[in-house]
Amino acid sequence: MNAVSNRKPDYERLLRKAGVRVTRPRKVIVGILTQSDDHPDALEIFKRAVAIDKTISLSTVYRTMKLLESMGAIHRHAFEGGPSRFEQAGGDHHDHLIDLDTGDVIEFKSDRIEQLQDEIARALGYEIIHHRLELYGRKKKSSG
Amino acid sequence: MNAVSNRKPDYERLLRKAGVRVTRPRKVIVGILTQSDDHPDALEIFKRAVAIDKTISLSTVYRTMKLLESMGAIHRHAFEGGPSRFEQAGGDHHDHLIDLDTGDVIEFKSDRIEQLQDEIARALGYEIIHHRLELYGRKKKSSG
DNA sequence: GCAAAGATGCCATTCATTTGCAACTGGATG
DNA sequence: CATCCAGTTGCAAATGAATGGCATCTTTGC
Repeated sequence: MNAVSNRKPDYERLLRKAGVRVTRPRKVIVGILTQSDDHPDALEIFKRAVAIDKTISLSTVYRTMKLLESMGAIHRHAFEGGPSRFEQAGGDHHDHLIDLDTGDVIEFKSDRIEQLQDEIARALGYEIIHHRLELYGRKKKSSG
Repeated sequence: MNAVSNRKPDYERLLRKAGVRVTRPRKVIVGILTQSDDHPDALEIFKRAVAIDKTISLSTVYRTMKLLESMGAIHRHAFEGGPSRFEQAGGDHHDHLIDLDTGDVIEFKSDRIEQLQDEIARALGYEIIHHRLELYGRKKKSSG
C-alpha cells in the first residue's frame, strides 16, 4: 500500500483524437476535472461548472462524463448509497477507502491483493475484466 | 479461497424474535429466499412470489427485503449496472465474482485478502466497518 | 371473536440518470 | 471570412429503482 500518482490527461487532445468536438461546455467541464483532486459527483461538477459558465446544463455534465468514461479518460465509481462519483484516469490503478463519516475517499493500492484476486479468478476459470474493492471505515481515534 | 457454506436462517423465528408479524406475503417471500441459491433482485423475487400468491405487491417485496436486511437475515449487493440483488445471510462471509456474460454470481473467500485489507486500513488510521470486493470477469475458454 | 397496532396494495413521489427534440455552434470547406 | 451541417446543447419529459402516504385489510394479544 502506498501513495498514488496522478498525472492529468490532456482532455482536449483526447477529445480531438476521439473525433468529437471541443465545445465550450466540454472545455469548462474538463477544466474542472483537471483542477480537481477529489471525487465529485455529477451534481457537484455541475455546480462548479455553472460558477464558470451559467448556461451549462446538468444533462451535458452527464453526457460529458459518459463520453469521457467511454474514452477511458475518467473512472466512474458507484460507492454505496450515493450517486456516481468521478475521478481522472491516468494515475496508477488504485482502490478506495471511503470515510463513512465524511464521505472522503482515500486511495490505496496493494499489489498483493491484486495478485490474490488474479489467483482466485484463475482458479475459478475466469479472467478478470475489472474489479471493485472498497473499504468503508471510520477514523480510529488513536488516544481520545 | 474455498467453497462457502450456506445454512439457511429460520426466517419466521427471526421475524417473531424481531417482534414483527409473520404475514402471508412475508411467508411467501422468505419461502422463496429459503429455496434460492442464486442472487435474485427485487423484481425477480416479486415474480417468483406472484407465482405462489398473485396478490403480493412489489412494494411489499421491497419493504420485506429492507426489513430482513435490517434484521441481518439477508445481504444486499449493488453490483454494477443493475438493481440490488439479495442473498441469505448465515453463511460464512464471502466476496463475489460476477460473470459479465451471464450475470451469474460465484462466491469466494480469501482470508489473506481480508487480512491485507485490515492492514491497509490500520496503516491509514481507519477501522473497516465493511467492505466490498467484486471481481467482474469472463469465463476462460480452456481449449475451445 | 374483537380491537388495535401493524402490514398491505396501490399510487404518487423521489432521486439519479437518460432521452427526444428543436435550436445552436464547432470547425471543415470554399 | 461566410457558409453549412453533423455533432451538441438545453430543456423538459421519460426511465428505472426504490420509497412514502394512505385507506383498507389482517395478525395477534386478550
